[in-house]
Amino acid sequence: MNNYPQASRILLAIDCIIFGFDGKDIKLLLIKRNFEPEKGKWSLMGGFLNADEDLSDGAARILYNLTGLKNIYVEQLETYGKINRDPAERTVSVVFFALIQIDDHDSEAVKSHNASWITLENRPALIFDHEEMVCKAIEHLKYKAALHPIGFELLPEFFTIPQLQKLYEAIYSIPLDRRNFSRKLLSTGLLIDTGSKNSNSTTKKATLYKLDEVRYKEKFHSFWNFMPDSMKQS
Amino acid sequence: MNNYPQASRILLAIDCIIFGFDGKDIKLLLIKRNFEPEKGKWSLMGGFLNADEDLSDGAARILYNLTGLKNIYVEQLETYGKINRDPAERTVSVVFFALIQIDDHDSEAVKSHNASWITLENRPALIFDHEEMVCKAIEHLKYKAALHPIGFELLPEFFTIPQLQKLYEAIYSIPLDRRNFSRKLLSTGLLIDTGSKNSNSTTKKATLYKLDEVRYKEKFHSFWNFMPDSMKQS
DNA sequence: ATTAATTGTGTCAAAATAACACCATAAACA
DNA sequence: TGTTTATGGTGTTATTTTGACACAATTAAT
Repeated sequence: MNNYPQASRILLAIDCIIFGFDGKDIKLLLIKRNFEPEKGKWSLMGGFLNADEDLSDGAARILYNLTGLKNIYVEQLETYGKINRDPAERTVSVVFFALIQIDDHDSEAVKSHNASWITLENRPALIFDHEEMVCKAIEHLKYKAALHPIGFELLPEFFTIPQLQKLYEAIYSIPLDRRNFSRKLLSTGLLIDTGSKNSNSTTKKATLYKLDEVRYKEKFHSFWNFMPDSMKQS
Repeated sequence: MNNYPQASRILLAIDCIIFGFDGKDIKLLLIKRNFEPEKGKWSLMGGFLNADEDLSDGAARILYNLTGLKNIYVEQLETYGKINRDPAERTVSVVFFALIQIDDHDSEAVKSHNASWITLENRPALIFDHEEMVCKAIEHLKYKAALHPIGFELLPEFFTIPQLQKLYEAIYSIPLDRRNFSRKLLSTGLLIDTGSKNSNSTTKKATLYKLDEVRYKEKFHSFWNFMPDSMKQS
């Protein structure tokens, strides 16, 4: 039965990096641990992989427990395997990257896990190698959002172009030209004009768009150029 | 000592997808297993992670054992965790992606592992989920090579522009325009004209270039546009 | 009605791209 | 030795894309 007797079995963890956007800042959902080890310190939401569970199911379970959401945007990012990354016992952690619409989450579940939405600038020190994971994830967000239309995953179903622009400005911490941004986004053919207007604006009301789901799926894997080229000169 | 008593420990494997280029085709280094389980079948080169070994060190060890090479281009790709992917025992596998200069490898080591270089078209059925891993890796090669200068990792130290073009044509299975390709690659500023010419040409000898290592490192993470835009319209 | 803030759209010059044609070089061979 | 053949190297041009920029329209508050 045991074909691999000499190989060592290792604890396998899953950690989730969860991004949201509140209309102004990109935020991370972090938990203040009320359990040992490292109780009282901040960390990513995580857990151990169950023996009867696929990796992606494990990630979905952990994300569901914290946010109450299913079918959210999830990617597997990278697996961290330094020997002493967890001082208690050797643990290899598979990191997942999730984008959610910040208003959709179950705030009761978040509260019960002692979790908070925290802006990237204000994020506290994190346990283990979680800071490294977060840095990689931020880089990944910047990279991927420049080439693929993942930004929509952070916005509500109906959104305006100025909202979309504020999102990209938050991701890259740069101002963008309204006119060029609008031209570029509209030219992707991904936006459907719903005909209605934003109601909660104090001045001119902006057009509400929604994502063209069919084209989104068709074209997700083709590259784009959402950012000005100047962003890309390392 | 044991802080996580109820969590299950799992076998952790490493599998390596090794690409090479022989001047004409992209090839994979695959092994015909002369050991159990699945003896006689083809698979990726792999092994188990040692208890005292970082993930990246494990990958480097496995790659060194097979090719005799160190300091080759390696990326961690993805971790595969389906429950029954290995029928003998649950095993989670971290896949690494390596690009090597095909003439540099230690052919004795390759022979002793019963390994062969096989073109993508001629690749045999593979054990477990290795075919899925290979498909993902081919996609990753296409994706990454269009945006970052990783193609050089598959070429010898000195190379000509026609060689480089044949490499890209092999990766994407499309013909490219010589003039546009040359202009685009030269405009990156990554190529240093060595002044000498290719000797093993039957007709006009091509200029030998080498990579500008300094600029390569500086600019590796900025995006490029190595492929014509037509390639990118999904 | 005027002001202030924000949205939507047009113009234009510069740069990048794709399609295309010509000349140069070197080996093979008559 | 000069012609042929295969390949390498570079220039031109029209089209498209980009980035920088200016002006008009809408809405609420005053």
